[in-house]
Amino acid sequence: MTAAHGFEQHNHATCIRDGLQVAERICAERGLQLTPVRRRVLEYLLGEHRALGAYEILDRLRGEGLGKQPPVAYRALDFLVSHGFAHRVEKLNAFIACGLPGQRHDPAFLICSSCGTVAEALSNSQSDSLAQAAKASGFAIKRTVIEAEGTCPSCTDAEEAPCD
Amino acid sequence: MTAAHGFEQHNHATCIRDGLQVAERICAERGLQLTPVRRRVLEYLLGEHRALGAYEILDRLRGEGLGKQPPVAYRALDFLVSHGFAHRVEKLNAFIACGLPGQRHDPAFLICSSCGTVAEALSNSQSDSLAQAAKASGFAIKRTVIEAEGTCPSCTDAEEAPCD
DNA sequence: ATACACCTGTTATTGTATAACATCCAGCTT
DNA sequence: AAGCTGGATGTTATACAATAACAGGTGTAT
Repeated sequence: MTAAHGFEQHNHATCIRDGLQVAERICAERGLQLTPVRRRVLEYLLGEHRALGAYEILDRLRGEGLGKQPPVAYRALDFLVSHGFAHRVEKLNAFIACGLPGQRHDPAFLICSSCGTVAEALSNSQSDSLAQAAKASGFAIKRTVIEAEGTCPSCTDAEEAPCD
Repeated sequence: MTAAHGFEQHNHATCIRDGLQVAERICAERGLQLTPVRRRVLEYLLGEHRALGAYEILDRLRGEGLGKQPPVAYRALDFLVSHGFAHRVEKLNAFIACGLPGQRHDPAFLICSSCGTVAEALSNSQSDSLAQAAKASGFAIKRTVIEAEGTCPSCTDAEEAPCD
């Protein structure tokens, strides 16, 4: 994976197709059920390089007759997150497809507050100051939340453009 | 500041007294008003090395007749956070007193999921992998969220105790 | 006296999340 | 075949988090 997939130009159709394919393979391997609701929610997430709120997802499910009540969306999201197909972005109380599905890893996110794009990067938890502090105080880390809010390259360029 | 204040044994009374004193001095210097509500909320936060939710704070304010409605608590918290006397812990949707009041810094938190204690450490945003990824992709960071969930030294000891 | 900035009070609403219980179905057991 | 079981889904109700919008109050400066 590149440093922070999401900002570069890319053929977006492959994001969805490949992501779905990988998820199907992994579910088959592990005996997990990628049911219609779960599959559809994963497609929503793969379709955007931004985080979707649970209620935005619920609205889409409603539109397709796949569910009406909040627990439907939250259950699908729980499944996707707990099996490594999606992440929760704490800063946004929202969810995004994982860029490294099925592999246990600590994600880091770069969140553009201008256009809403969220890019996933890999955190190197062991070398970071957080891990240093934990080690120094005898704290055993289970999970890390590493997120940055700021401005992505495109929006920076747009701001700096001489004529607007 | 130590690596992660909050886990060690300490005379807790001084946390509150010193924190309040520093806040008063800073407010005086900067012409900020540490009103009764704001002061009291800061005392609540200083009184615990864990994060308090806005509604838990509101309940306490209600108990003292200092406010009845959510905006009262949120305004006080906004004041404390925006002037560097408290932080928001994104993972918990809750608030904690700042360990380095009045100084602009990027906090990092170690959250014990067993006892709820939250320790503040300093993140070294520049050297961390997040900053590396941002630099590599041309992303300009405005604010970072660095939090770890895990088990604090005391709870680790308790789990490992041979007789329970 | 009045204008302004700032703090507080209140109503109403929106957004996020989960507890608890009912139902359904596929696959296995007896 | 009947029954059990685990996992998935359906539904109601509620709790927790946050803010918009407007009203009122208090101090200071001009």
